[in-house]
Amino acid sequence: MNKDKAKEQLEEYLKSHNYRVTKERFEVLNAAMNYNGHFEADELFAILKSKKSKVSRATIYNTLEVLVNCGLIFKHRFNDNLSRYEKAFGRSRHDHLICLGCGDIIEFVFPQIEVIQKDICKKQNFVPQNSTFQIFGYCKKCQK
Amino acid sequence: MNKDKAKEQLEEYLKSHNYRVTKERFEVLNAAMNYNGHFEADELFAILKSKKSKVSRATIYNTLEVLVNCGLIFKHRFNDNLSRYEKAFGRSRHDHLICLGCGDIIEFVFPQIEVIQKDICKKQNFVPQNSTFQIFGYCKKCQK
DNA sequence: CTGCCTGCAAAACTTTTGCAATGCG
DNA sequence: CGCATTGCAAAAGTTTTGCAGGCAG
Repeated sequence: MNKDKAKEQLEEYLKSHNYRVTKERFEVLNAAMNYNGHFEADELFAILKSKKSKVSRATIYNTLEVLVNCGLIFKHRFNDNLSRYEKAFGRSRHDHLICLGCGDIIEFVFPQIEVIQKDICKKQNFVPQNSTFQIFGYCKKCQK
Repeated sequence: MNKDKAKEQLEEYLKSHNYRVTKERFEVLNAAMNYNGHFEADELFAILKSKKSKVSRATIYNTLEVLVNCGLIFKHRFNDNLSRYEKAFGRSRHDHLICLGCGDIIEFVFPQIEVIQKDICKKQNFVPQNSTFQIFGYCKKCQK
């Protein structure tokens, strides 16, 4: 089952970095893996709280960073003043259309983007870690 | 002269939208046009203040939004918790490499990106307003 | 003159930090 | 047991907002 593999991956990552394996970290992982779509830190906090979890905001932020670092979730900064996250486990590269009307985030896959990236980085002698292509505009529903 | 054309463009934009033409807006425009590279809102505020300008933070934010809307500056959200701006006037499309080591922002031009964008938007029936391709990684200096 | 725009200060919001308590290794 | 991690609350930092006064049209 996917969720178990994610758990395994986190545990391995923690151990190999001499970080402690705590139940809080798995609670955050679970909430993140169960979330369908893009979520904010405070959203996870609310969800966990509603499930009577005692995980604090500080731990959420701490753990989200860990999860980003071990590749289990992506972190995005779109147009506004907060970070959005999404499950990365088992997903391949994709990018986003962001609707300025309704705020919807639409994903797309376009393999050529990675080719371009390699090309650019080679030219600039730049070692890429990750990248994002964001297109802002209006989705089908929001065009007048 | 370029600066006069930018001024003209702003004035026209303001009038056509029934916004008022104020000296504060031109002070912000000037500071933005004189800035070489990427700047933050508070940086402009400091610069203006050091020049004995009385423009307030509120007006800076207000005006930066106006300038973005009339195409005189670009607004970017990179990895961190603030907005960065840069002159757009007289510049063509370019994208950014952001160094995770030293924070440098390196620009690059890659015309094919716009072709891809058109392709994607057509497929998704999405009307693009603007877009950004950001590559995070390590620049020449910051590779070990 | 009308009401948009400004400056100031406070508020709002996300994220980070300090500290004592907890519990992993 | 030692110390990384946690919860809580406060702090930090950017951006927004409310309000009284000022100035563009």
